[in-house]
Amino acid sequence: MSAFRSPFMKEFAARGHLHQCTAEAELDALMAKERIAGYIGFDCTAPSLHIGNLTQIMRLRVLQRAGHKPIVVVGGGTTKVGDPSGKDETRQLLNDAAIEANKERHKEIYRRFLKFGDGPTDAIMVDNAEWLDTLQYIPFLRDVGRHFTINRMITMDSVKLRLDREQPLTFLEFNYMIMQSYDFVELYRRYGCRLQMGGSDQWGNIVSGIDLARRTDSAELFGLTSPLITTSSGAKMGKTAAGAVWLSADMLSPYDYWQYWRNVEDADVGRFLRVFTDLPLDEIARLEALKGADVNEAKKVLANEATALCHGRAAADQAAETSRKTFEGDGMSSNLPTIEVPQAEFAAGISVLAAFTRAGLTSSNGDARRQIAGGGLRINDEAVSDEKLTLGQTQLHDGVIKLSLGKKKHVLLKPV
RNA sequence: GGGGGAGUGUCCCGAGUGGCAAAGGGGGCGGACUGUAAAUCCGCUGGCUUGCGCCUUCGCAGGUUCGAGUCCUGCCUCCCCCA
Repeated sequence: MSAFRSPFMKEFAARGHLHQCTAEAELDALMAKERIAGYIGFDCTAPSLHIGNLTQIMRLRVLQRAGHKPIVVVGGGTTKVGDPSGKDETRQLLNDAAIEANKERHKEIYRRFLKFGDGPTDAIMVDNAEWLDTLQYIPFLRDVGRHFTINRMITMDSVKLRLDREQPLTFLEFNYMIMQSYDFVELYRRYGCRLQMGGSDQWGNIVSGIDLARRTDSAELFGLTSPLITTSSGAKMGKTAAGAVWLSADMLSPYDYWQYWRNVEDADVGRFLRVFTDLPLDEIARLEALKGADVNEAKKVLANEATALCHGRAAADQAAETSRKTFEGDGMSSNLPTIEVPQAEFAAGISVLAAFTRAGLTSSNGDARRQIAGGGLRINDEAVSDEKLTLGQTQLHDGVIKLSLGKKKHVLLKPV
């Protein structure tokens, strides 16, 4: 296992990214000898990417750091088909305009994590719509479709899952595997790309592409999958009360992003440091060895580093400072998430119920009432006991009112 | 084409066969305990008002009934068996 020669494979494995690999020894030898291009595909199903996608991006970072060339494939074409892998039912299809809009937002995110350009190890970004959109049905079936047998396809996990569960799998989705296989071949032809990486649920699709390339181009391509990252309590990671942990600041503030990492379970710190930061492995080993309350130090490092990668060092420092003041200090930080209320409306008086709901801390007035009954709401750090309370001038401190749900969620209400 | 079964609180699973805002889990949120952790214990988990009030929910649309998730009819979707 540890006998890898190439810097890439060594680090990839050491950081816990390695799950399955085709022709492991050959790939290792190839990467030790020469620079190769490797890709990961991302579909454009959401307006932002989340930390599940980030695990993949971090793998491309490892690739780039080891002196190879990362290719980000944005799935402008494949998103129109919809990947059935790992999903037990059909996803809602997006229209072209939504896909296009998502794609543009994603591009901005990739640029934060990878260095793009024309240099030998600079990353490049390509859209598979470039070749998929213009495919001709009959020629494609004859050139590519002939290499796929139904017998084989229905044994693939992504297909079998649906069939076993007796859930419908449309012909459209059934074709996703073929699209992705074709992508790999096309990338090999265009960029000499030899490696495809992906999550463990992509194994079947990746292997299909390798087979296709061998048949059509007599090319030897390689595949590498990574384990699905879960929290130690078994949950798919990246879900919070508010939804996914997004990488776009307009969908999840840098402060909340920082807080997500700060609050991971003890058992996850080491693993997450290896995957989501670039810290040297011996430094991570030191942090991972911390016991008891000292683990909090490791969590802060994780939060700082992960946030700096995503939102920049300045934003990370500010989030850390805001957190310090909020949780460890006495003063109130003005950098907490803030909602603004028109002065006139504020002057007329806002009920506690409305204020918390407006701030997004509670989902309805009824919810706010229940939280008050349970002692969960605080204004300027004092528990709310009266649900009829009206907020006004008297609660203002430095021009804001601090609303809190539980110990961790704080929002400032600011009249403007 | 024929026969049988299923669709429940828009997070999920899942009881329910005329009185239900609807059992029970899981998840989530809050409280206690802690270290902004885990485990444990407690509370909450349709909306609007909280005065015992009103409204909206059990695939869709009608019907029977004082009253239906629960009965009847039609439709949609899925599954199984037969052809």
